[in-house]
Amino acid sequence: KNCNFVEKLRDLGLRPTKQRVKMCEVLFNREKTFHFTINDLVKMISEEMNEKISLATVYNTVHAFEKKGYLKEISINSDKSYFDTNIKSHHHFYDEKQNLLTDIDYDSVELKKIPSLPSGKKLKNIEVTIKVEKV
Amino acid sequence: KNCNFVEKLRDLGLRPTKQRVKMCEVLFNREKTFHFTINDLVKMISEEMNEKISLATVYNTVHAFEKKGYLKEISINSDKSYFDTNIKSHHHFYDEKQNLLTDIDYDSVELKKIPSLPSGKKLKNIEVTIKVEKV
DNA sequence: TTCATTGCAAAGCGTTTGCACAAAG
DNA sequence: CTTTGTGCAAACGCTTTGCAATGAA
Repeated sequence: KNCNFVEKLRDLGLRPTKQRVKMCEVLFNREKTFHFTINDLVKMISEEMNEKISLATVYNTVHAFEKKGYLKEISINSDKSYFDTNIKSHHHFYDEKQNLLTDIDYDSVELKKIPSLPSGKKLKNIEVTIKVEKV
Repeated sequence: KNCNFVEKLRDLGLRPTKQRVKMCEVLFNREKTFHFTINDLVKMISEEMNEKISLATVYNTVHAFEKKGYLKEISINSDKSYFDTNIKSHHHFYDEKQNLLTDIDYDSVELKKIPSLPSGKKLKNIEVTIKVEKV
């Protein structure tokens, strides 16, 4: 199972270091999509996996993964950056007070009408955020 | 015309100081909605209006205006906070590369289908971001 | 006089960077 | 041996805070 990650990393042109493999295990050995901050990741690796990893390395590698399309940054307003293992286009439920984000499948939302684009622009992607709060 | 702002500020329970009135003039004496950062505002007041104002005061007052519902923070990912004089619910075109945000009227977007909400939550608001890029 | 507000400088906090050392190929 | 990656500490940029001086009521 580590072997997969070693090859995966190589395919991306990244040397499969111990730290990167650990990061892959934490991030990609799961069924459900996963939302996290850099700090979450450092804690999970250093505390739960009892492995030493530096902040700088996690920043470097998360950005490398992002650039290669293995992770994507979540577009919400926050003092920190959040990343998502779900790299497909999708939407979100968002509870601002609880700072809780849940994925919505892309096809669960359909738009009936959108305005015409500004001239000289083409559509890239549509993101719907359904803001919710506790009843 | 300043007089309006003086009263408006008083209504909000805020003392109409010179700095706050200046801020109101810059922000609310305009037809179109206005997107800005704290720094934009400091620059506009100190350079264009040639009036001295401190960063701390602008932070304080923008947050006071926000709390009172006179401004709202824009929900985009950025290293800085953006604020909006358009306090109505509305949507956005967003060009990430150019960091350019344009308002879309709330009624210009219609949704045909949305998923059922997570249990224990009620709908607060839906925000659609149409990401665009240069052709 | 009393209390809110201003403005400076310092502190905070997430993120980035420079660089010496270590590891991979 | 060459190249890439790691990790520390310092630097950075935006934001917040503490506090003495100022201004409003």
